[in-house]
Amino acid sequence: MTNLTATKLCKCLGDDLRLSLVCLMDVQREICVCDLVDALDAPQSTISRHLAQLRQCELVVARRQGTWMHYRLNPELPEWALTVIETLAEPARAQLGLRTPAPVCC
Amino acid sequence: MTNLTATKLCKCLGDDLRLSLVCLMDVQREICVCDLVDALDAPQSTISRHLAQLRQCELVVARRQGTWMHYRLNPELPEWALTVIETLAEPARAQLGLRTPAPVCC
DNA sequence: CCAATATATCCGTAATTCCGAATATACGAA
DNA sequence: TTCGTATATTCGGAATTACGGATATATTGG
Repeated sequence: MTNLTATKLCKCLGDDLRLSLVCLMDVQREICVCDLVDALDAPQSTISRHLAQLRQCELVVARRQGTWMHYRLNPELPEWALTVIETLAEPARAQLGLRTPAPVCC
Repeated sequence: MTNLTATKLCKCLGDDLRLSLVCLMDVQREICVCDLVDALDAPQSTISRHLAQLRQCELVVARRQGTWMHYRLNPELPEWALTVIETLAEPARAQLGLRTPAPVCC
């Protein structure tokens, strides 16, 4: 269980970049930062900052493997949060023009 | 069909007051502004401003009846948007401490 | 220890969002 | 008309959030 609230979840998802990050983690079970930077072209510091925010809201968790960090949706996400994410995934992909990225690194 | 995007929906719902408004419209099929002002104690101008934002995103529609305005969820909302709202309704009510209001006016 | 790579954090600035009192508008009744 | 009620909009300032270059940290390999 997390202490995620409905408002916090929506705030997290209410930004193109963060929504993209979450969508990418929803398809790829686990994805590392370099692939995220590669997929969404935005400066690395920007991506990292948004990831930190998602971590802080407990929407995602990170696992270190050597120098790489692998991110994925928090497996302890409450049902409703997961439902929201899955429901938004498709329209979001269309809206954001997300290509499902072939893993580059790792 | 609306031109609502996933990001826009989440931005709308990512605010305590707006989320409350949407939740109230989700239970009560239709609700007028005075009841909303009564239920969520916030200045009338604040409520009206947030309602305008919800209208502009096409999340809700308004119907005038005399001096009163009745708001309800936009019946043309895409499936996914409605699913998100219904999914969030319960956790949101808990989080926000929403009492289901007895209609006061009208 | 040093260099290289991957990622995170800092920090000053720009942009966005939010607030609520004041004011405007819309409507019904007299 | 004019008044009263309901709601909307305006507007200036406060607060929050976003940005990204520069820098710090962590880890591996040599």
